[in-house]
Amino acid sequence: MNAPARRRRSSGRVTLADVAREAGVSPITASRALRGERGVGPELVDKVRAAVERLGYVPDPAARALASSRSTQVAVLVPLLSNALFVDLLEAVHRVLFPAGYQALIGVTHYNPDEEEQLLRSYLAHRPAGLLVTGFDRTETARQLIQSSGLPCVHLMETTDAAGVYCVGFSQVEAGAALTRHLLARGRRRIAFVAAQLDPRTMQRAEGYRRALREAGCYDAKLELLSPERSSIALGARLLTELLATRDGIDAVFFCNDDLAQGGLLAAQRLGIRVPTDLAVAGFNDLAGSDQMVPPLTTVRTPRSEVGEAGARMLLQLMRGEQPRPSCVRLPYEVVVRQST
Amino acid sequence: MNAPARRRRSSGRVTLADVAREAGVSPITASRALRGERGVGPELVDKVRAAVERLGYVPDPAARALASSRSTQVAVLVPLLSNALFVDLLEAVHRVLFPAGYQALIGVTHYNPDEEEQLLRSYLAHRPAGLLVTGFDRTETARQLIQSSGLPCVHLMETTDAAGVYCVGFSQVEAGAALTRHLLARGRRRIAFVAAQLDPRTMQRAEGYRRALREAGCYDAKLELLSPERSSIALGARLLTELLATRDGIDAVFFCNDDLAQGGLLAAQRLGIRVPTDLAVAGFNDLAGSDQMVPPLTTVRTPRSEVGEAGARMLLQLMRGEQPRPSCVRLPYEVVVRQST
DNA sequence: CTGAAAGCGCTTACAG
DNA sequence: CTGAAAGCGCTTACAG
Repeated sequence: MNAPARRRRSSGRVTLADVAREAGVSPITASRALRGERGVGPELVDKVRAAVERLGYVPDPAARALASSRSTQVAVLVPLLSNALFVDLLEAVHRVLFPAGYQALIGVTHYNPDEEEQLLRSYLAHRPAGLLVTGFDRTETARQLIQSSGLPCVHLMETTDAAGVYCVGFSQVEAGAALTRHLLARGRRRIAFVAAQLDPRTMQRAEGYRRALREAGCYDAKLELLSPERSSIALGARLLTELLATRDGIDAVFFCNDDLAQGGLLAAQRLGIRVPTDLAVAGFNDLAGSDQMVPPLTTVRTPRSEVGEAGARMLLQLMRGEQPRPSCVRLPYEVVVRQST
Repeated sequence: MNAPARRRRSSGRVTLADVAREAGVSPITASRALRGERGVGPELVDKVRAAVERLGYVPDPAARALASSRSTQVAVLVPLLSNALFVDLLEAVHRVLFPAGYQALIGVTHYNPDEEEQLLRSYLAHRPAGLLVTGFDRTETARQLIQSSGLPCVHLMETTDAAGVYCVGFSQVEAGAALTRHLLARGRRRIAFVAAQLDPRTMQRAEGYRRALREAGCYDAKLELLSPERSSIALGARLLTELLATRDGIDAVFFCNDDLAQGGLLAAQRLGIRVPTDLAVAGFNDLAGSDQMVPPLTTVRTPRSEVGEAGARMLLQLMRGEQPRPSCVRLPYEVVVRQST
C-alpha cells in the first residue's frame, strides 16, 4: 500500500498515472483516450473520462510539452495594442483558439523588427503549437527562425501569392485605391495623403492612393505628408495643421488611420475649416468613435475580426496536420461613406 | 564517440548536458551557474557562460517547469483590452517582466467573474511563476484557486488594508471625489454622474462623487445615470442626450471614463450646447485624444503605467521570495483641468 | 563549492 | 486495440 517514501518530490498533483489506476488501464491508454486518439475502445474511453471526473485531473502542460515537444500555446505577434485594430484581431483569435484548448501568447513588437525577432526567439523556446504573425515584413533571421522551427504559421492582415505561405488578410493597396476613388468621385482633385508610422501596410495604402490618382491624372507627390512618428489623435491634429500651412489648394485629405483622421477633424474645427465643404476628410479602419465625430467620418471598414477568426481557424487546421485550401484568404473591406466627404 | 542509437527521440536541441560537457562541469553545476544560484565558483560560471555562448544554448522552459514546478510565465488578468487604460498597464508590466526573464500570459475577463475563473483555472495548470490580477472583485472559487495555488499574487488598480494582500493602485473613491470637488469649486451645483460598465472601480468613483456632493449639500440621486452597457464613445453620446432629455437644470457632467466623456462632448456639439458655458464636462483616466477635444477635456490622469510597473516589480520581489514593504502601494492621481470645465 | 542519482508527468517508439 | 520501457530536459534532495 505504501509507496517507497524516499526521494519523493510529489507535488500532490493528480497525475495521469492516478487516473489510469483509477480507470484500471495503463497510463498510455489513458493518455490516448484523453487526447482523443483513435484506436482506443469506446468503453475504455468512458472509464478514463469517468476517472478524470472523479479525481479532478488536470493535465500538466509542461510535462506534455516536454514529452511531445509541442505545447498548447500559440504565439501571436502584433505590432501594437494601442491601435484598436489589433485588439479586435486578438479578441477574435482568442475566441477561436481558447475553446479549442489553445492559449494565445501575445507579443507586441512595436513595429520593430528587432523586437519581433527577440520575442520570437523567446516564444519559440516555449515550443508553441503554432504561430500567428502580422504581415510579411521581418528580419531575415526572424524569417529563418519561423522556417526552421517547422511550426505551422499563418500571416495576418496582408496577402501574398507566394507558394507555401499561409495568410489571411485583405488588399491594403486596393482598399487605399478604393477610398481614393471615392474622393475623386466626390469631385475632389487635390487629395492629400497623410500618414504616420509608415509600416508596410500603411505604405501599401499609399501605393493604392497613388495608383488611383495617377489613373485620374491627379497625382502630385507634394500632396503626401509622411511622418515616422507613432499614429495618434494628437499627431493627426498636428499633421493637418502642418499640411494646410505648407500646401495650397488641398480639397481632401486621406488619413492612413482613423485616429489621425479624428485628430484632423478636431483640428479643422479649431481652425474654422468647414468639413466637407472646404475640405473632405477620410480615414481608414473605422475605429471606435469615427461614426460619432462631427461630422461623422468617412472611412474604410477593415475586416480585422474576420481576419483574426479565419486566421486562427486556418492555424487550427494546420496544427491538426490538415492542408487548408486555399492557403491564402482574401477578405472583403468596405468603404463607409459618412458626412465628412 | 557514438551514442547508443536506439530509442532516441532527440530533438536536435542543444541541452544543458551539452553545455555541461562543453564546459567540463556537471549538468547540475551548469544549471546552478545559469540560474545565478550563489555558491558556484566564479571561474566555473564563466566557463559555463562561454559554453552557452558557443553552443547557442536556450533553456527549455517546459523541462524547467516540470522539474521545478515553476514556469517563467506570469498570468496577467485584465478586464478589457478595448480600454486603453489596460493596454498602458500591460505595456508597463511587460517592460518590467520581460527583461527579468518572465513572459506575460495575458487573459481578458470582459468584466465577467466566470470568465475570469475559467481563465485562472486554465492558466494555473501552466504553473505560472506569479499572478497579476485586476482589483478584488471575483468569485469565491477564483479567490480560493489563487489562495490554494500558493503563488505570489499582486492585485492591481485598487488598494486595501487587508493583511497579507499585495496590491498597487490608487484610491478610486478619492479620485472621484477630487474631480467632483473641482466641479464644485467651479461653481457647479447640479452635477450629474454618468457611468457605464458599472464595474467595482466605476462604482467606487461614484462613491467619491456622492461623498463630495453630500459634503457640499448638493447630492441628488436623480442626477446619476448608470448604464450596464459597455463603455464607448457612442454610448457617451447617447447617455448625454438621454441625461439632458430627462433631467432639468444640469450644469455639469462627470463621466466615469474618458471615452464616454468624449462622446458626450461630441453630442453636446451636435445639440448646440456650449461647453463649458452651458455645461461643464469632465471625464476620468485622461485617455488618448482627450486633450485634443473641442474644448479639451478636464479629466483625472490615473497612474496606470506606474501601477503596472510597481505591481510587476512587487511581483518580482515576491517571486524571489522577498517580502515587499509596504505590501500595499497607493499611487497619486492628478486632476487635469482643461477647458471643458 | 560540486556531483551522481532520481524524479517531475507526460508521450514516443516499439511490440504484441 | 493495448502496454512496458525509455526518454523528453531540466532541478531537487541528498551527499560529500
